[in-house]
Amino acid sequence: MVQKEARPRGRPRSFDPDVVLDRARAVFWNLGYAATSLDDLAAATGLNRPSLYAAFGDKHALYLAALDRSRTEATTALGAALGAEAPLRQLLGIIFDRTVDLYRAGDAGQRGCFLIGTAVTQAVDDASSREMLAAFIQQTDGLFTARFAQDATQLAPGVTPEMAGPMASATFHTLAVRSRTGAGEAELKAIGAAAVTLLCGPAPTN
Amino acid sequence: MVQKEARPRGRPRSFDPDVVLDRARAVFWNLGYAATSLDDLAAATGLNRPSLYAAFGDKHALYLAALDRSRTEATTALGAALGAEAPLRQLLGIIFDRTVDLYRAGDAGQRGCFLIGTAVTQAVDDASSREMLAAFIQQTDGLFTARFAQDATQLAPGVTPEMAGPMASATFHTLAVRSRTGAGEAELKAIGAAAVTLLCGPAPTN
DNA sequence: CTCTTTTTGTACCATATCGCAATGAATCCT
DNA sequence: AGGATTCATTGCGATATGGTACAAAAAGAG
Repeated sequence: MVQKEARPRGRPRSFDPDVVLDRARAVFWNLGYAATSLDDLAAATGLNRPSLYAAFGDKHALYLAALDRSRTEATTALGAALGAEAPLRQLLGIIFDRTVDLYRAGDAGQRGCFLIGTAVTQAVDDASSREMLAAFIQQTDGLFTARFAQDATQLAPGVTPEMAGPMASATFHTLAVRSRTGAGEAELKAIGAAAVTLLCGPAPTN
Repeated sequence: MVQKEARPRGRPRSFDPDVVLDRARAVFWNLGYAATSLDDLAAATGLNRPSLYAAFGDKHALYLAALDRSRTEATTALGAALGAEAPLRQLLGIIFDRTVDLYRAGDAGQRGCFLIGTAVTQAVDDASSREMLAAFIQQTDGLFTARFAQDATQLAPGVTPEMAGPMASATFHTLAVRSRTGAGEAELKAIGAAAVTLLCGPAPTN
């Protein structure tokens, strides 16, 4: 546990910024950045606008913090999953299946990946969101590509790690997009399985 | 040419609804639905709010009309491209290359596919947008799958048309997403080429 | 106990937004 | 020409929005 540093001078916070950021992200996740109002955020987090403002800065900064959290969580989880010792085919199957489960969660409907689902719209007009999204994609490409380079022989014939990495990311992208349309679990998992076949070739029939 | 039907009774319109819809779509395309105001639309189309209102209904109806136009244009173009007599590998290569060129266009920055770039965010909270997006994806899946079924032998070993169709759509999705991050032409076209290799297997080296 | 520091809550402001009513202009029908 | 019909323009109003000023509250420091 982290030992709490000598308590700061004034009145203590009545909320946990981590929890608040999580709840704020949930609202952005459903509605997108532009359609989310400060009132929505205040209602969802239980604290009022000035407190939100003091803790995170303005709405845009709060959104960026939420994006950054998702980016970190996702790339960390992917890195960990890719670190496991297992055949590529099996590894990817597990990763895509879990991704589908994650993307299908959400109280107000399936909402996919937070970055793909909201920052893509934001990206053209908002440089910070664009850069966050670009970094996220570049990182997932890189993680996949590096892992594929370790086991390049397990890729389908003629497929290089540099081809396969971005196409594995592409599978995330299509799953994220399709989730938000309400696509069913079976359909999405079939797409994940199809991606595995394209990347690793047909399953051996021993 | 379409012979203009007996001109309607009152004062004629001073604008072409098709042109207006195009310009309105361009604004939505950059900013997304929620961030676009009626004033933005009025400024971009050159007509004022009541005229917009009379011609298309409210902002939401205008957005849906723009979505539907993009859906129709895209599926029509894809159907035509897939109708050409050519090896699958070549056909897909051309299609993805052209897609990259289209997605990279835009005055205010690269903006990808209108549906993927804006309706995905909208989809969770807005049923009409969600259905439009779902229809679009289902149509592209269907067009690809049907075409692949005609030349299933040209697919990579172990890859069925039912696997390949959605993964070809997935290539659109990732290209659309990446375009909005500002990704370069070479990078995007390489991803298109990688998709072709995954779908059709390695190019024969005669 | 008093002073300082930080957070919280209420109230507020300037502006933007959507949508529409009402008036003026252009065209067709008789 | 006169009336009917449709479109265009100005302007308005009710509300929502992002952001903030200010005073009350909660803690520590001396």
